Amino acid sequence: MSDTSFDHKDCGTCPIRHRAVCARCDTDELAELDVIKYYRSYEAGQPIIWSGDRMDFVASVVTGVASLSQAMEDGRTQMVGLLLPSDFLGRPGREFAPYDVVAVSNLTLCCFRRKPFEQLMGRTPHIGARLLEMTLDELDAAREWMLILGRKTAREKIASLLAIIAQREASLAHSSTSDGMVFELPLTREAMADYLGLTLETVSRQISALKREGIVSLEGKRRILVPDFDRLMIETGDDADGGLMI
Amino acid sequence: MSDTSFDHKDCGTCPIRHRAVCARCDTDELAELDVIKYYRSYEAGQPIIWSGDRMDFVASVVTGVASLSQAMEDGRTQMVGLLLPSDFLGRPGREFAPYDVVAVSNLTLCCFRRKPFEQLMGRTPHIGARLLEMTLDELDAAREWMLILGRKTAREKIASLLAIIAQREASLAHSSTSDGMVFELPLTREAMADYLGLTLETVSRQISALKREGIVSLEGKRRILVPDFDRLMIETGDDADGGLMI
DNA sequence: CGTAATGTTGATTTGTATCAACGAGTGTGG
DNA sequence: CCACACTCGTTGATACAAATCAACATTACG
Repeated sequence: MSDTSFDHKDCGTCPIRHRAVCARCDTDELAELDVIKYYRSYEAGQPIIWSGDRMDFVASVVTGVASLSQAMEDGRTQMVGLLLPSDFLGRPGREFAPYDVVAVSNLTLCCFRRKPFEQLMGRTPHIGARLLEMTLDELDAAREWMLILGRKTAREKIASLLAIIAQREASLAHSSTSDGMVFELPLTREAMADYLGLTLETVSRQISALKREGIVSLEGKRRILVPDFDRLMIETGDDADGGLMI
Repeated sequence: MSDTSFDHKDCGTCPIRHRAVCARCDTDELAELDVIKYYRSYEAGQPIIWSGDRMDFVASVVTGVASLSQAMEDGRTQMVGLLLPSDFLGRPGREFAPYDVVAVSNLTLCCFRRKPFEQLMGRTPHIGARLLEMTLDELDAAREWMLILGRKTAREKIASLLAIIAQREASLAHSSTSDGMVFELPLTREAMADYLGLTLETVSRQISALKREGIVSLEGKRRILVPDFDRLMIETGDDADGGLMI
Protein backbone atom coordinates (compact mmCIF):
# COMPACT_ATOMS: atom_id res chain seq x y z
CA MET A 1 0.00 0.00 0.00
CA SER A 2 2.53 2.51 1.15
CA ASP A 3 4.73 3.31 -1.83
CA THR A 4 6.92 5.64 0.18
CA SER A 5 7.58 3.47 3.20
CA PHE A 6 10.63 4.26 5.20
CA ASP A 7 12.32 1.53 7.12
CA HIS A 8 15.57 3.08 8.23
CA LYS A 9 15.96 3.73 11.88
CA ASP A 10 19.43 5.05 11.46
CA CYS A 11 20.10 8.75 11.00
CA GLY A 12 23.16 7.86 8.93
CA THR A 13 21.01 6.75 6.01
CA CYS A 14 18.15 9.18 6.61
CA PRO A 15 17.14 10.99 3.41
CA ILE A 16 16.58 14.30 5.20
CA ARG A 17 19.59 14.12 7.49
CA HIS A 18 21.14 17.31 6.14
CA ARG A 19 18.04 19.44 5.64
CA ALA A 20 15.86 18.74 8.67
CA VAL A 21 15.88 20.29 12.11
CA CYS A 22 18.71 17.93 13.05
CA ALA A 23 20.88 19.03 10.11
CA ARG A 24 23.58 20.63 12.23
CA CYS A 25 23.63 18.10 15.03
CA ASP A 26 26.81 16.20 15.76
CA THR A 27 26.95 12.52 16.64
CA ASP A 28 26.35 13.08 20.34
CA GLU A 29 23.36 15.27 19.74
CA LEU A 30 21.91 12.73 17.30
CA ALA A 31 22.30 10.10 19.98
CA GLU A 32 20.30 12.25 22.37
CA LEU A 33 17.61 12.79 19.76
CA ASP A 34 17.57 9.08 19.05
CA VAL A 35 16.36 8.36 22.58
CA ILE A 36 13.22 10.46 22.18
CA LYS A 37 12.40 9.72 18.58
CA TYR A 38 10.05 7.28 16.92
CA TYR A 39 8.69 6.89 13.39
CA ARG A 40 5.05 7.02 12.39
CA SER A 41 3.49 6.39 9.00
CA TYR A 42 0.20 7.52 7.58
CA GLU A 43 -1.64 6.61 4.43
CA ALA A 44 -2.71 9.21 1.91
CA GLY A 45 -5.80 11.02 3.12
CA GLN A 46 -5.42 10.12 6.79
CA PRO A 47 -5.77 12.86 9.37
CA ILE A 48 -2.74 13.36 11.61
CA ILE A 49 -4.02 16.01 14.00
CA TRP A 50 -7.19 18.03 14.37
CA SER A 51 -7.09 21.66 15.39
CA GLY A 52 -7.46 21.85 19.15
CA ASP A 53 -5.95 18.41 19.78
CA ARG A 54 -3.29 18.03 22.40
CA MET A 55 0.06 17.56 20.70
CA ASP A 56 2.71 15.71 22.63
CA PHE A 57 5.25 15.53 19.85
CA VAL A 58 6.98 17.56 17.20
CA ALA A 59 8.23 15.93 14.01
CA SER A 60 10.16 16.08 10.77
CA VAL A 61 8.58 14.93 7.52
CA VAL A 62 10.82 12.13 6.23
CA THR A 63 8.89 11.14 3.10
CA GLY A 64 5.60 12.27 1.62
CA VAL A 65 3.52 15.41 1.88
CA ALA A 66 1.29 16.79 4.62
CA SER A 67 -0.96 19.83 4.70
CA LEU A 68 -1.82 22.31 7.43
CA SER A 69 -5.21 23.88 7.06
CA GLN A 70 -7.60 26.16 8.78
CA ALA A 71 -11.34 25.68 8.49
CA MET A 72 -14.15 28.14 9.08
CA GLU A 73 -17.39 27.02 10.73
CA ASP A 74 -19.28 27.02 7.46
CA GLY A 75 -16.77 24.69 5.84
CA ARG A 76 -14.60 27.13 3.92
CA THR A 77 -11.06 25.80 4.16
CA GLN A 78 -7.70 27.39 3.51
CA MET A 79 -4.51 25.44 3.39
CA VAL A 80 -1.85 27.45 5.27
CA GLY A 81 1.13 25.15 5.00
CA LEU A 82 2.40 22.37 2.80
CA LEU A 83 4.96 20.16 4.51
CA LEU A 84 7.43 18.41 2.23
CA PRO A 85 10.28 16.11 3.23
CA SER A 86 12.55 17.76 5.82
CA ASP A 87 9.87 20.26 6.91
CA PHE A 88 9.12 20.54 10.59
CA LEU A 89 5.73 19.96 12.20
CA GLY A 90 4.73 21.44 15.55
CA ARG A 91 5.98 24.16 17.80
CA PRO A 92 8.12 23.73 20.86
CA GLY A 93 6.25 25.05 23.88
CA ARG A 94 2.83 24.69 22.28
CA GLU A 95 0.42 22.21 23.80
CA PHE A 96 -2.54 22.34 21.42
CA ALA A 97 -2.54 22.20 17.64
CA PRO A 98 -3.90 25.33 15.96
CA TYR A 99 -4.39 23.67 12.54
CA ASP A 100 -5.69 20.49 10.99
CA VAL A 101 -2.86 18.35 9.68
CA VAL A 102 -3.56 15.75 6.99
CA ALA A 103 -1.35 13.30 5.16
CA VAL A 104 -1.75 14.35 1.53
CA SER A 105 0.27 11.40 0.26
CA ASN A 106 1.63 8.40 2.09
CA LEU A 107 3.76 9.91 4.77
CA THR A 108 6.45 9.04 7.28
CA LEU A 109 7.19 11.29 10.23
CA CYS A 110 10.22 11.23 12.48
CA CYS A 111 8.56 12.24 15.76
CA PHE A 112 10.19 13.56 18.92
CA ARG A 113 8.42 13.58 22.25
CA ARG A 114 7.74 17.24 22.86
CA LYS A 115 8.85 17.79 26.45
CA PRO A 116 12.24 16.15 26.13
CA PHE A 117 12.70 17.84 22.76
CA GLU A 118 12.14 21.22 24.40
CA GLN A 119 14.66 20.43 27.09
CA LEU A 120 17.16 19.23 24.53
CA MET A 121 16.64 22.43 22.57
CA GLY A 122 17.51 24.42 25.66
CA ARG A 123 20.83 22.59 25.87
CA THR A 124 21.84 22.34 22.21
CA PRO A 125 21.95 25.63 20.28
CA HIS A 126 22.40 23.70 17.01
CA ILE A 127 18.79 22.62 17.04
CA GLY A 128 17.35 26.00 17.91
CA ALA A 129 19.53 27.72 15.33
CA ARG A 130 18.45 25.33 12.58
CA LEU A 131 14.81 25.63 13.60
CA LEU A 132 15.09 29.41 13.45
CA GLU A 133 16.52 29.21 9.97
CA MET A 134 13.76 26.85 8.83
CA THR A 135 11.07 29.00 10.40
CA LEU A 136 12.40 32.10 8.65
CA ASP A 137 12.31 30.19 5.36
CA GLU A 138 8.74 29.15 6.04
CA LEU A 139 7.83 32.74 6.80
CA ASP A 140 9.26 33.79 3.45
CA ALA A 141 7.27 31.07 1.73
CA ALA A 142 4.13 32.15 3.57
CA ARG A 143 4.68 35.70 2.36
CA GLU A 144 5.13 34.64 -1.24
CA TRP A 145 1.93 32.67 -0.82
CA MET A 146 0.16 35.77 0.52
CA LEU A 147 0.96 37.59 -2.72
CA ILE A 148 -0.49 34.65 -4.63
CA LEU A 149 -3.67 34.59 -2.53
CA GLY A 150 -4.23 38.32 -2.44
CA ARG A 151 -3.29 39.56 -5.87
CA LYS A 152 -2.95 36.86 -8.49
CA THR A 153 -5.56 35.71 -11.00
CA ALA A 154 -6.75 32.12 -11.02
CA ARG A 155 -4.47 31.37 -13.96
CA GLU A 156 -1.47 32.91 -12.25
CA LYS A 157 -2.26 31.03 -9.06
CA ILE A 158 -2.25 27.68 -10.83
CA ALA A 159 0.94 28.48 -12.71
CA SER A 160 2.58 29.60 -9.45
CA LEU A 161 1.63 26.41 -7.65
CA LEU A 162 2.96 24.23 -10.45
CA ALA A 163 6.18 26.26 -10.55
CA ILE A 164 6.68 25.98 -6.78
CA ILE A 165 6.16 22.23 -6.73
CA ALA A 166 8.35 21.75 -9.79
CA GLN A 167 11.18 23.79 -8.28
CA ARG A 168 11.03 22.01 -4.95
CA GLU A 169 11.04 18.60 -6.60
CA ALA A 170 13.92 19.66 -8.80
CA SER A 171 15.93 20.89 -5.82
CA LEU A 172 15.34 17.64 -3.92
CA ALA A 173 16.28 15.58 -6.95
CA HIS A 174 19.20 17.88 -7.86
CA SER A 175 17.91 18.09 -11.41
CA SER A 176 17.78 21.21 -13.55
CA THR A 177 14.63 23.17 -14.29
CA SER A 178 15.84 24.37 -17.65
CA ASP A 179 14.81 21.63 -20.06
CA GLY A 180 11.52 19.75 -20.06
CA MET A 181 10.61 18.52 -16.60
CA VAL A 182 8.13 15.98 -15.30
CA PHE A 183 6.81 15.69 -11.78
CA GLU A 184 4.14 14.11 -9.67
CA LEU A 185 1.47 16.51 -8.39
CA PRO A 186 0.70 15.23 -4.92
CA LEU A 187 -2.51 17.24 -4.56
CA THR A 188 -6.11 16.57 -5.60
CA ARG A 189 -7.99 19.35 -7.39
CA GLU A 190 -9.74 20.11 -4.14
CA ALA A 191 -6.46 20.36 -2.20
CA MET A 192 -5.09 22.66 -4.89
CA ALA A 193 -8.21 24.79 -4.56
CA ASP A 194 -7.75 24.95 -0.79
CA TYR A 195 -4.14 25.92 -1.29
CA LEU A 196 -4.94 28.69 -3.74
CA GLY A 197 -8.19 30.09 -2.38
CA LEU A 198 -10.18 28.91 -5.41
CA THR A 199 -12.95 26.42 -6.10
CA LEU A 200 -12.06 23.03 -7.50
CA GLU A 201 -14.00 23.85 -10.68
CA THR A 202 -11.85 26.88 -11.32
CA VAL A 203 -8.71 24.82 -10.71
CA SER A 204 -9.87 22.24 -13.22
CA ARG A 205 -10.72 24.86 -15.84
CA GLN A 206 -7.39 26.66 -15.50
CA ILE A 207 -5.41 23.46 -15.73
CA SER A 208 -7.38 22.56 -18.84
CA ALA A 209 -6.58 25.98 -20.29
CA LEU A 210 -2.84 25.61 -19.63
CA LYS A 211 -3.03 22.16 -21.20
CA ARG A 212 -4.91 23.46 -24.24
CA GLU A 213 -2.22 26.09 -24.76
CA GLY A 214 0.60 23.58 -24.49
CA ILE A 215 2.13 25.13 -21.38
CA VAL A 216 1.77 21.86 -19.51
CA SER A 217 0.61 18.39 -20.44
CA LEU A 218 -0.72 15.61 -18.25
CA GLU A 219 0.04 11.93 -18.02
CA GLY A 220 -2.94 10.62 -16.13
CA LYS A 221 -4.43 13.03 -13.62
CA ARG A 222 -1.42 13.68 -11.49
CA ARG A 223 1.73 13.51 -13.56
CA ILE A 224 2.62 16.92 -14.97
CA LEU A 225 4.96 17.57 -17.86
CA VAL A 226 6.36 21.05 -18.37
CA PRO A 227 8.11 21.34 -21.74
CA ASP A 228 9.31 24.93 -21.19
CA PHE A 229 9.71 26.06 -17.62
CA ASP A 230 10.30 29.70 -18.57
CA ARG A 231 6.98 29.73 -20.40
CA LEU A 232 5.30 28.52 -17.21
CA MET A 233 7.13 31.16 -15.17
CA ILE A 234 5.73 33.88 -17.44
CA GLU A 235 2.24 32.70 -16.57
CA THR A 236 2.91 33.08 -12.84
CA GLY A 237 3.08 36.86 -13.23
CA ASP A 238 6.38 37.00 -11.32
CA ASP A 239 9.42 38.56 -12.85
CA ALA A 240 11.61 36.16 -14.72
CA ASP A 241 14.51 35.83 -12.30
CA GLY A 242 12.23 34.64 -9.54
CA GLY A 243 13.48 37.38 -7.29
CA LEU A 244 15.86 35.13 -5.38
CA MET A 245 18.13 37.01 -3.02
CA ILE A 246 19.61 35.15 -0.16
CA MET B 1 6.61 67.11 13.30
CA SER B 2 7.15 63.65 14.69
CA ASP B 3 4.45 62.95 17.24
CA THR B 4 5.94 59.65 18.27
CA SER B 5 9.51 60.72 18.71
CA PHE B 6 11.64 58.59 20.94
CA ASP B 7 14.50 60.17 22.75
CA HIS B 8 15.62 57.52 25.18
CA LYS B 9 18.91 55.92 24.57
CA ASP B 10 18.64 53.77 27.58
CA CYS B 11 17.22 50.26 27.43
CA GLY B 12 16.01 50.67 31.01
CA THR B 13 13.25 53.02 29.92
CA CYS B 14 12.66 51.47 26.50
CA PRO B 15 8.95 50.86 25.86
CA ILE B 16 9.58 47.54 24.13
CA ARG B 17 12.28 46.27 26.47
CA HIS B 18 10.32 43.18 27.48
CA ARG B 19 8.73 42.25 24.17
CA ALA B 20 11.43 42.81 21.58
CA VAL B 21 14.24 40.55 20.42
CA CYS B 22 16.27 41.69 23.43
CA ALA B 23 13.52 40.74 25.89
CA ARG B 24 15.48 37.96 27.56
CA CYS B 25 18.87 39.62 27.56
CA ASP B 26 20.62 40.27 30.85
CA THR B 27 22.54 43.43 31.66
CA ASP B 28 25.79 42.21 30.12
CA GLU B 29 24.09 41.21 26.90
CA LEU B 30 22.30 44.55 26.71
CA ALA B 31 25.67 46.25 27.08
CA GLU B 32 26.98 44.27 24.12
CA LEU B 33 23.92 45.18 22.07
CA ASP B 34 24.34 48.80 23.08
CA VAL B 35 27.68 48.98 21.31
CA ILE B 36 26.20 48.06 17.93
CA LYS B 37 22.88 49.84 18.18
CA TYR B 38 21.65 53.18 16.92
CA TYR B 39 18.24 54.77 16.54
CA ARG B 40 16.67 55.97 13.32
CA SER B 41 13.41 57.80 12.80
CA TYR B 42 11.22 58.05 9.74
CA GLU B 43 8.20 60.16 8.96
CA ALA B 44 4.90 58.67 7.90
CA GLY B 45 5.04 57.61 4.29
CA GLN B 46 8.82 57.47 4.00
CA PRO B 47 10.39 54.42 2.42
CA ILE B 48 12.85 52.55 4.65
CA ILE B 49 14.13 49.90 2.25
CA TRP B 50 13.40 48.88 -1.30
CA SER B 51 13.30 45.25 -2.31
CA GLY B 52 16.73 44.27 -3.57
CA ASP B 53 18.57 46.87 -1.49
CA ARG B 54 21.57 45.81 0.51
CA MET B 55 20.64 45.70 4.18
CA ASP B 56 23.40 46.17 6.67
CA PHE B 57 21.24 46.26 9.75
CA VAL B 58 18.43 44.50 11.50
CA ALA B 59 16.10 46.40 13.81
CA SER B 60 13.31 46.46 16.35
CA VAL B 61 10.32 48.75 15.88
CA VAL B 62 10.28 51.00 18.96
CA THR B 63 7.31 53.21 18.13
CA GLY B 64 5.07 53.49 15.08
CA VAL B 65 4.06 51.11 12.31
CA ALA B 66 5.90 49.84 9.23
CA SER B 67 4.72 47.65 6.37
CA LEU B 68 6.44 44.96 4.34
CA SER B 69 5.11 44.59 0.84
CA GLN B 70 5.70 42.76 -2.34
CA ALA B 71 4.97 44.37 -5.69
CA MET B 72 4.38 42.76 -9.06
CA GLU B 73 5.76 44.33 -12.22
CA ASP B 74 2.38 45.69 -13.27
CA GLY B 75 1.94 47.49 -9.97
CA ARG B 76 -0.25 45.06 -8.08
CA THR B 77 0.92 45.20 -4.47
CA GLN B 78 0.35 42.90 -1.53
CA MET B 79 1.30 43.80 1.99
CA VAL B 80 2.88 40.74 3.59
CA GLY B 81 3.78 42.05 7.01
CA LEU B 82 2.73 44.78 9.37
CA LEU B 83 5.38 45.65 11.93
CA LEU B 84 4.13 47.12 15.19
CA PRO B 85 6.20 48.16 18.21
CA SER B 86 8.53 45.36 19.37
CA ASP B 87 8.40 43.57 15.98
CA PHE B 88 11.68 42.67 14.34
CA LEU B 89 12.83 43.81 10.91
CA GLY B 90 15.39 41.96 8.84
CA ARG B 91 16.91 38.53 8.84
CA PRO B 92 20.27 37.58 10.27
CA GLY B 93 22.43 36.19 7.47
CA ARG B 94 20.48 37.89 4.71
CA GLU B 95 22.26 40.54 2.70
CA PHE B 96 19.52 41.86 0.41
CA ALA B 97 16.00 42.87 1.33
CA PRO B 98 13.28 40.76 -0.31
CA TYR B 99 10.45 43.25 0.41
CA ASP B 100 9.73 46.95 0.29
CA VAL B 101 9.57 48.42 3.78
CA VAL B 102 7.67 51.66 4.36
CA ALA B 103 6.99 53.71 7.47
CA VAL B 104 3.20 53.73 7.67
CA SER B 105 3.18 56.16 10.57
CA ASN B 106 5.99 58.10 12.16
CA LEU B 107 8.43 55.45 13.20
CA THR B 108 11.47 54.87 15.35
CA LEU B 109 13.72 51.89 14.84
CA CYS B 110 16.34 50.52 17.17
CA CYS B 111 18.89 49.31 14.61
CA PHE B 112 21.74 46.85 15.10
CA ARG B 113 24.59 46.55 12.65
CA ARG B 114 23.97 43.22 10.99
CA LYS B 115 27.37 41.54 11.05
CA PRO B 116 28.09 42.14 14.74
CA PHE B 117 24.49 41.24 15.55
CA GLU B 118 24.97 37.89 13.83
CA GLN B 119 28.14 37.26 15.77
CA LEU B 120 26.48 38.23 19.00
CA MET B 121 23.61 35.88 18.21
CA GLY B 122 26.08 33.05 17.83
CA ARG B 123 27.33 33.72 21.35
CA THR B 124 24.11 34.53 23.19
CA PRO B 125 21.37 31.92 22.97
CA HIS B 126 18.92 34.32 24.62
CA ILE B 127 18.68 36.38 21.47
CA GLY B 128 18.26 33.45 19.10
CA ALA B 129 15.68 31.85 21.33
CA ARG B 130 13.62 35.02 21.53
CA LEU B 131 13.92 35.57 17.80
CA LEU B 132 12.71 32.02 17.18
CA GLU B 133 9.72 32.62 19.39
CA MET B 134 8.90 35.89 17.62
CA THR B 135 9.32 34.30 14.19
CA LEU B 136 6.98 31.46 15.12
CA ASP B 137 4.41 34.03 16.26
CA GLU B 138 4.79 35.88 12.98
CA LEU B 139 4.31 32.64 11.09
CA ASP B 140 1.06 32.04 12.96
CA ALA B 141 -0.07 35.56 12.14
CA ALA B 142 0.85 35.03 8.48
CA ARG B 143 -1.24 31.86 8.43
CA GLU B 144 -4.25 33.56 9.94
CA TRP B 145 -3.79 36.22 7.30
CA MET B 146 -3.71 33.56 4.56
CA LEU B 147 -7.18 32.41 5.63
CA ILE B 148 -8.34 36.01 5.41
CA LEU B 149 -6.84 36.49 1.94
CA GLY B 150 -7.93 33.17 0.50
CA ARG B 151 -11.39 32.57 1.86
CA LYS B 152 -12.99 35.60 3.42
CA THR B 153 -15.42 38.03 1.78
CA ALA B 154 -14.57 41.72 1.55
CA ARG B 155 -16.80 42.45 4.52
CA GLU B 156 -15.18 39.72 6.62
CA LYS B 157 -11.74 40.94 5.61
CA ILE B 158 -12.43 44.47 6.84
CA ALA B 159 -13.97 43.22 10.08
CA SER B 160 -10.97 40.91 10.61
CA LEU B 161 -8.48 43.72 10.09
CA LEU B 162 -10.30 46.01 12.50
CA ALA B 163 -10.50 43.21 15.07
CA ILE B 164 -6.79 42.44 14.74
CA ILE B 165 -5.72 46.06 15.16
CA ALA B 166 -8.14 46.56 18.03
CA GLN B 167 -6.86 43.50 19.86
CA ARG B 168 -3.23 44.42 19.39
CA GLU B 169 -3.79 47.95 20.60
CA ALA B 170 -5.72 46.64 23.58
CA SER B 171 -2.95 44.22 24.49
CA LEU B 172 -0.30 46.95 24.27
CA ALA B 173 -2.45 49.30 26.35
CA HIS B 174 -3.50 46.53 28.77
CA SER B 175 -7.13 47.53 28.29
CA SER B 176 -10.07 45.20 27.93
CA THR B 177 -11.83 44.49 24.63
CA SER B 178 -15.17 43.82 26.27
CA ASP B 179 -16.82 47.23 26.47
CA GLY B 180 -16.77 49.93 23.83
CA MET B 181 -13.28 50.52 22.48
CA VAL B 182 -11.71 53.28 20.46
CA PHE B 183 -8.50 53.10 18.48
CA GLU B 184 -6.45 54.84 15.89
CA LEU B 185 -6.33 53.11 12.50
CA PRO B 186 -2.79 53.71 11.29
CA LEU B 187 -3.52 52.70 7.69
CA THR B 188 -4.86 54.62 4.71
CA ARG B 189 -7.64 53.03 2.67
CA GLU B 190 -5.06 52.08 0.09
CA ALA B 191 -2.81 50.40 2.68
CA MET B 192 -5.81 48.50 4.02
CA ALA B 193 -6.58 47.38 0.48
CA ASP B 194 -2.99 46.19 0.02
CA TYR B 195 -3.19 44.35 3.31
CA LEU B 196 -6.45 42.60 2.44
CA GLY B 197 -6.07 41.95 -1.27
CA LEU B 198 -8.88 44.36 -2.17
CA THR B 199 -9.19 47.65 -4.03
CA LEU B 200 -9.42 50.85 -2.06
CA GLU B 201 -12.94 51.44 -3.38
CA THR B 202 -14.12 48.14 -1.95
CA VAL B 203 -12.48 48.95 1.39
CA SER B 204 -14.27 52.27 1.48
CA ARG B 205 -17.62 50.72 0.61
CA GLN B 206 -17.34 48.01 3.24
CA ILE B 207 -16.34 50.44 5.97
CA SER B 208 -19.31 52.59 5.00
CA ALA B 209 -21.56 49.54 5.26
CA LEU B 210 -20.26 48.62 8.74
CA LYS B 211 -20.77 52.24 9.75
CA ARG B 212 -24.31 52.31 8.35
CA GLU B 213 -25.15 49.20 10.37
CA GLY B 214 -23.75 50.63 13.59
CA ILE B 215 -21.03 48.00 13.94
CA VAL B 216 -18.37 50.72 13.97
CA SER B 217 -18.42 54.47 13.93
CA LEU B 218 -15.75 56.93 12.86
CA GLU B 219 -14.37 60.06 14.44
CA GLY B 220 -12.65 61.73 11.54
CA LYS B 221 -11.18 59.35 8.97
CA ARG B 222 -8.90 57.33 11.16
CA ARG B 223 -10.33 57.05 14.65
CA ILE B 224 -12.50 53.96 14.97
CA LEU B 225 -15.09 53.36 17.67
CA VAL B 226 -16.37 49.84 18.26
CA PRO B 227 -19.37 49.86 20.60
CA ASP B 228 -19.70 46.05 20.76
CA PHE B 229 -16.59 44.03 20.04
CA ASP B 230 -18.45 40.71 19.94
CA ARG B 231 -20.68 42.10 17.20
CA LEU B 232 -17.58 42.96 15.19
CA MET B 233 -16.13 39.49 15.80
CA ILE B 234 -19.27 37.92 14.34
CA GLU B 235 -18.65 39.84 11.14
CA THR B 236 -15.14 38.40 10.86
CA GLY B 237 -16.57 34.94 10.18
CA ASP B 238 -14.30 33.40 12.82
CA ASP B 239 -15.74 31.42 15.68
CA ALA B 240 -16.52 33.46 18.75
CA ASP B 241 -13.70 32.37 21.03
CA GLY B 242 -11.06 33.50 18.56
CA GLY B 243 -9.52 30.05 18.60
CA LEU B 244 -6.70 31.02 20.94
CA MET B 245 -4.61 28.10 22.07
CA ILE B 246 -1.14 28.73 23.26
C1' DC C 1 -21.54 -4.50 -12.13
C1' DG C 2 -22.69 -0.86 -9.23
C1' DT C 3 -21.21 2.71 -6.32
C1' DA C 4 -18.25 6.25 -4.69
C1' DA C 5 -14.53 9.41 -5.44
C1' DT C 6 -12.41 12.41 -8.51
C1' DG C 7 -12.29 15.31 -12.40
C1' DT C 8 -14.29 17.96 -16.46
C1' DT C 9 -17.31 21.05 -18.72
C1' DG C 10 -21.43 24.12 -19.34
C1' DA C 11 -24.93 27.77 -17.90
C1' DT C 12 -25.82 31.31 -14.85
C1' DT C 13 -25.15 34.36 -10.93
C1' DT C 14 -22.66 37.38 -8.11
C1' DG C 15 -19.03 39.82 -5.62
C1' DT C 16 -15.52 42.65 -6.51
C1' DA C 17 -12.77 45.26 -9.86
C1' DT C 18 -12.75 48.92 -12.88
C1' DC C 19 -13.91 53.37 -14.65
C1' DA C 20 -15.53 57.73 -13.37
C1' DA C 21 -17.16 61.69 -10.89
C1' DC C 22 -17.11 64.24 -6.89
C1' DG C 23 -16.24 65.95 -1.79
C1' DA C 24 -13.38 67.21 2.13
C1' DG C 25 -9.15 68.52 3.97
C1' DT C 26 -4.44 70.49 3.61
C1' DG C 27 -0.70 72.99 1.96
C1' DT C 28 1.21 76.49 -1.32
C1' DG C 29 2.06 80.56 -3.67
C1' DG C 30 0.44 84.67 -5.94
C1' DC D 1 -7.00 85.76 1.56
C1' DC D 2 -8.23 83.07 -1.98
C1' DA D 3 -7.39 80.14 -6.05
C1' DC D 4 -5.06 76.05 -7.00
C1' DA D 5 -3.25 71.68 -6.77
C1' DC D 6 -2.89 67.47 -4.38
C1' DT D 7 -4.04 63.70 -1.35
C1' DC D 8 -7.39 60.97 0.60
C1' DG D 9 -11.86 59.23 0.82
C1' DT D 10 -16.73 58.33 -0.87
C1' DT D 11 -20.17 56.90 -4.03
C1' DG D 12 -22.25 55.42 -8.53
C1' DA D 13 -22.43 52.74 -13.03
C1' DT D 14 -20.72 49.00 -15.43
C1' DA D 15 -17.73 45.00 -16.62
C1' DC D 16 -15.83 40.80 -15.64
C1' DA D 17 -13.55 36.85 -13.24
C1' DA D 18 -14.60 33.39 -10.44
C1' DA D 19 -18.30 31.18 -7.69
C1' DT D 20 -22.25 28.52 -7.87
C1' DC D 21 -25.40 25.18 -9.62
C1' DA D 22 -25.72 21.29 -12.49
C1' DA D 23 -24.73 17.50 -15.55
C1' DC D 24 -21.71 14.22 -17.04
C1' DA D 25 -17.00 11.55 -17.62
C1' DT D 26 -13.46 8.78 -15.74
C1' DT D 27 -11.29 5.95 -12.57
C1' DA D 28 -10.93 3.07 -8.62
C1' DC D 29 -12.89 -0.45 -5.91
C1' DG D 30 -15.84 -3.74 -3.16
